[in-house]
Amino acid sequence: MNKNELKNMLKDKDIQVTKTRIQILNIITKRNKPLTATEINDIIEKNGLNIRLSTIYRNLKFFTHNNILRQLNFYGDEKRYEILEENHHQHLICIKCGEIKAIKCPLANFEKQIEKETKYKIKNHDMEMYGICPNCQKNNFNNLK
Amino acid sequence: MNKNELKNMLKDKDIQVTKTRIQILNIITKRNKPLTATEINDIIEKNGLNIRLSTIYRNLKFFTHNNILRQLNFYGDEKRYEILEENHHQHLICIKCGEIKAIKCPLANFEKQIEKETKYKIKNHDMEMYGICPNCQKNNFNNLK
DNA sequence: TTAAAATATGCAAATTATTTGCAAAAAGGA
DNA sequence: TCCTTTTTGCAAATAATTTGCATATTTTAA
Repeated sequence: MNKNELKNMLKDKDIQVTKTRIQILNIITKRNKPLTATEINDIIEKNGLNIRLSTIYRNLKFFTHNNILRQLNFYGDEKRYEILEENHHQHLICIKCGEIKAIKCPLANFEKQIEKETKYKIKNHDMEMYGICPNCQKNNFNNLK
Repeated sequence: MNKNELKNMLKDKDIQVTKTRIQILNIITKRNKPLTATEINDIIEKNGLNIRLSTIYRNLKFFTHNNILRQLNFYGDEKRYEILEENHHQHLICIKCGEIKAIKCPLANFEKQIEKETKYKIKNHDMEMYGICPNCQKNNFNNLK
């Protein structure tokens, strides 16, 4: 999505369009990896943009509540955010280098099964797999704390 | 597991046994719900035990690294910890009252499939389902922030 | 059993992640 | 454009977690 498409997307959802919001969403869409608030802040500083960290947090929360972003809670990591797309998927995280890969989600049928068994009304689900990526299997290094 | 079984479990794993560690593990095993550091601290204070919050954090991390506890990262919640048992399972969380239910894990085969497809060496996985428990479907209340 | 060595804990302070209050600035509508 | 509403900047607060160092506890080895 380019900046104009982002603007229209917000308008369609009756969400006020601001320069700040477009810049934040633009950063997130441009990366192929879900980002943390701090990472977004770093990119903003590097690009000489003028957006406060508190504003980033406010918007990440706001966008999540409005189904524009999806919040991801990975083990031992800050919250990450990605555009919430039609294409529902889950994540595979390399525990050595931190690479994050989208993988398909196998839970649609299971969700129905659990609804039947527990009488819960299921609203959402997440799944994370953790492993070692092919590259880190070869090289034996470790970037993560 | 009672206190003696906990002691032996630590000894079997060559982990130093202290009064503090046994008390912390005892609290976790006694509840049928994964606990946060803060919740453990509250129970410790209520019981007049003398363990600092920093010690709790240190041990939760230590136990997790030593495969005695499993850390759970639920959406919008502090880290929770439960005993890491043979019986591998996942969690279903009520987004109204916060009830946490263990559910079976459907991912064993899927893990193999993803290994084949991505060439990752998969080490671990988590899955969370979020919904509304039968009780909260009747009563329309909401305990969570 | 005891002394020395190793490890864990208490305590206070630091760090990190995130949120909030309030005034100023920007956006949307008549 | 002017007015109302909403957002943002800024500074400070809060919440979660970690760390350094001295003391206490546990283990080891004599």
